[in-house]
Amino acid sequence: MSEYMPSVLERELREAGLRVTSQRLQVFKIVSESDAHLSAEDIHVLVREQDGDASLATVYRTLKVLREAGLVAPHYLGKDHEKEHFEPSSKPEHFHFTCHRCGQVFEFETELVNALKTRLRKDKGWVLGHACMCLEGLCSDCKTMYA
Amino acid sequence: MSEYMPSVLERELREAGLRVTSQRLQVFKIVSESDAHLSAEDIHVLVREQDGDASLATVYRTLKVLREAGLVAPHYLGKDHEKEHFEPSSKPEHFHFTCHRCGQVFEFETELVNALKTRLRKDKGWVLGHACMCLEGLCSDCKTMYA
DNA sequence: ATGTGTGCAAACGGTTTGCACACGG
DNA sequence: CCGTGTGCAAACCGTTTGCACACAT
Repeated sequence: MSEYMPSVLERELREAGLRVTSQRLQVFKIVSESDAHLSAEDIHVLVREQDGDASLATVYRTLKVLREAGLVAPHYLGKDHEKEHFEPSSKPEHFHFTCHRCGQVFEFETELVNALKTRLRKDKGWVLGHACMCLEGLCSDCKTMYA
Repeated sequence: MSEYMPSVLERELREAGLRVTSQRLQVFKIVSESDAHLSAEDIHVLVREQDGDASLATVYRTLKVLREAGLVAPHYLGKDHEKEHFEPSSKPEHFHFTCHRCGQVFEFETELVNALKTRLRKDKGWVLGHACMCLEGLCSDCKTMYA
């Protein structure tokens, strides 16, 4: 559960040159400890449940600052690209698959995206940065229930 | 330019079971004839420039209906996933690369996404549907200007 | 003490919707 | 004529921002 001691997160914030506030610590802690893909709203709800006092605006401001410091990373899931979802950026590169039916989000890794980047660099001369890839469909459980 | 006669588009709408109105024809024509990646706003502007009378709300409603009929397809570009951009769905599967610096959008095709889908189907048992992939970075022109 | 973070509420941009009217079939 | 499409304005949702106050350094 609490593999991240407050002091560890606190140090990470300090090292990133950020001021440490209870709100920032709590938002960072929630994102760091969660296995889910939390939206700003989700985080705000969790903050309140844990008796925190960060407003929704502060959650957004904190996420912006943490993102710029490279501590958390936003992702888009499935076809629904309306909201951003956050994960600690310490996670290795991975992508997301969303099941249409049960809504579950699965993570997977692949080297094919890097292969694609390499090829495009050679063929087109582009410098490739961030790659966003979201897949959707039916997970194995839902597939059988549908058939 | 006008490789799509009004009557062809009209027939496509009819075959999709849609009522034909001047607004629908014009929106469909604009998306079909454009090589760009038009947002709803872009389309609305073009409608007015061509003396059409579709309101922005109607553009949105029309895009929804055309999408459901499988006549146009929405895409997300670059990291900016806030807006949808539309293309005729008759175009073969392709993906987009956006240059950070000049903002230009480049299209490319690749079989690697299908390879990935096949692998995930085998490894995870998922049924893969639509794949969204947007790349970003520097195009070859901007790369050299930066260096 | 100074400058940065915060809460609140209002603004924002892209999109959707309720309503009364217009028009396609 | 009936049912669906339309314009308008208001609502919506996720996100940002202006302001006065609170707090970290």
